[in-house]
Amino acid sequence: MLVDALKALAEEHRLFMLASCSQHEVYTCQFVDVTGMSQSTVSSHIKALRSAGLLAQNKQKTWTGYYLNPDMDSDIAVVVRAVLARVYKDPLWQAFHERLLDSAVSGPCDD
Amino acid sequence: MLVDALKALAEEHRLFMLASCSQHEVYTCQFVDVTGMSQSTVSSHIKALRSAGLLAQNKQKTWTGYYLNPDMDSDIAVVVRAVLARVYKDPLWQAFHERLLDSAVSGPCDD
DNA sequence: TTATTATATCGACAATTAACGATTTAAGGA
DNA sequence: TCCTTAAATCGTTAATTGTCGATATAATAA
Repeated sequence: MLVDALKALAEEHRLFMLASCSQHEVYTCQFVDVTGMSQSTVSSHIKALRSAGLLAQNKQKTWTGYYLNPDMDSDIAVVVRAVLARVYKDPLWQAFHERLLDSAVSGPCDD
Repeated sequence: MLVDALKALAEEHRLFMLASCSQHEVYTCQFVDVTGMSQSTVSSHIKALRSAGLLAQNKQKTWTGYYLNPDMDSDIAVVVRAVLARVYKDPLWQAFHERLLDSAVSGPCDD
């Protein structure tokens, strides 16, 4: 549903998280590191993005990677792409994403 | 701000209202007629759409017409167009819009 | 088996939001 | 002037949402 996707998009942390997941797979613990939010809060944001059909998951051993859902409804995908194009230009997101890349240098979390 | 626009879009009544305003100017009282919501509720939805920069207003005598803000931030306009393209396909919105057109046959409200 | 680690879920709380009726403002018309 | 009408604002309430800490689940490692 379009409205559900929009509700999921309408929150700054989720927007940033989705934009990062649209560039490469990201693990929950990376978001915890980078955002400073609690693990449960990060998990619930991910759940919101996933129930809206925006994120897909890749379960590996004990960790889970998230990436942009490739099977997204096509009308909604057009909206999401337009939203992400705007997020990519945001210096705040760029800084966020930089930190995320740093947090991933040694692989998923600190394995 | 993108997030503010998304928050404004993330509600069904507002989506429908915005889609109608994107096709022709609409008056507050028409939305009251068609949605069955109270006048104050309609007014506050309009305010949300206007503060997010999505609607512009055209004050005439005692009534006020609303239409899609032509001066919208261009990145946000891309998002809004993608959202509206999806809304136009929704039979629920189509029915809503039909009723709105009926409510307008004799001009603004019942003048 | 026991410990560790990543993630998910639960329960609580504060903040936000959608909705309403009542009131106020502003413009016309009698 | 006084009445009507359209719209905006105010005050309240119920529902939703973002956040947290604590606990549960699930998988690996010792």
